[in-house]
Amino acid sequence: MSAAAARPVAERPAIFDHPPVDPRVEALVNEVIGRVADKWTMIVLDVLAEHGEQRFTRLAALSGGVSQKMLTQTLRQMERDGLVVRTVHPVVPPKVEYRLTDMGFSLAEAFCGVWTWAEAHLARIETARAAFDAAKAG
Amino acid sequence: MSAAAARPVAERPAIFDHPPVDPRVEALVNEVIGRVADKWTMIVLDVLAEHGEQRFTRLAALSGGVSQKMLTQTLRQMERDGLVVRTVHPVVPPKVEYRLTDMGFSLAEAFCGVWTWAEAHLARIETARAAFDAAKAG
DNA sequence: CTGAATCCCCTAGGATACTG
DNA sequence: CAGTATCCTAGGGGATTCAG
Repeated sequence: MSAAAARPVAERPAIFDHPPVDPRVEALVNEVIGRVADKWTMIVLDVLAEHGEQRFTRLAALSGGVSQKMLTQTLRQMERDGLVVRTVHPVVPPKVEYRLTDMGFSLAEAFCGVWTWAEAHLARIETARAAFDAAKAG
Repeated sequence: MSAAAARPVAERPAIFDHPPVDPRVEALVNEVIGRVADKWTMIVLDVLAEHGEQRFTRLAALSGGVSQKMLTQTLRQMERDGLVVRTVHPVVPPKVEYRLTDMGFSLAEAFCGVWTWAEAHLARIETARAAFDAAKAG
């Protein structure tokens, strides 16, 4: 896994402390992962990748149970990170549309594997959980 | 993106409410994504995929700044979901080792694309943020 | 319609201390 | 060494209201 470069801790005594990596890079990777790997970002990414440019309300409907607060928040972050473009049409009532940038699309592609994995392994996860819980109880 | 099957909202009026999908599947996919896409799960997955079976303390050191509480929690969830195997060696002092299952490995592979993406786009994200913040301020 | 702002609850998650 | 248990706080995130 190529991300090793970001946390190349390599060989060190098993001390329980923070790693020796450039704290700069470390922090940034963590931040990016923490941001980008969040549930709503993934879903918005997926929706926009599949359905193309969408306006706010429609995006909310397509995203299954997101609150408007979280959707706004997520979209702002994604806009700031250069993942989506926000287009305001100066009409009344207001019309605002969101679409993925090239970078956004590339991230959506990167996440594609995770989506397919989740679909493919839902059943096995449920089984594993049941087994684990049973073993724990019995 | 194949996850469409899980949230096939298709064509519906732009009403802001919960989608028409099987709430069962919907909830499960969201749960799995929410669990599996979390930061520490991704990191532990990455570390175990790269360094192979590791014991608790070493795993903590390799994971860069995780608290032992979060690490324990993450490992328990992953064990329950069948992503890792926990092996207790009956010696003193205690020795417990964790390794990925086949399913764990497959998930690690699925996340590989996201890691490489994050690495490759760190600089562009920083630039985008700076630009966004500048525009907002100016 | 889009979204900012406010209120508020609740849990994620850190620090610390204690066991086997 | 590998946890579990406890305490505690910042912030995630829902509901509601207001504005352009």
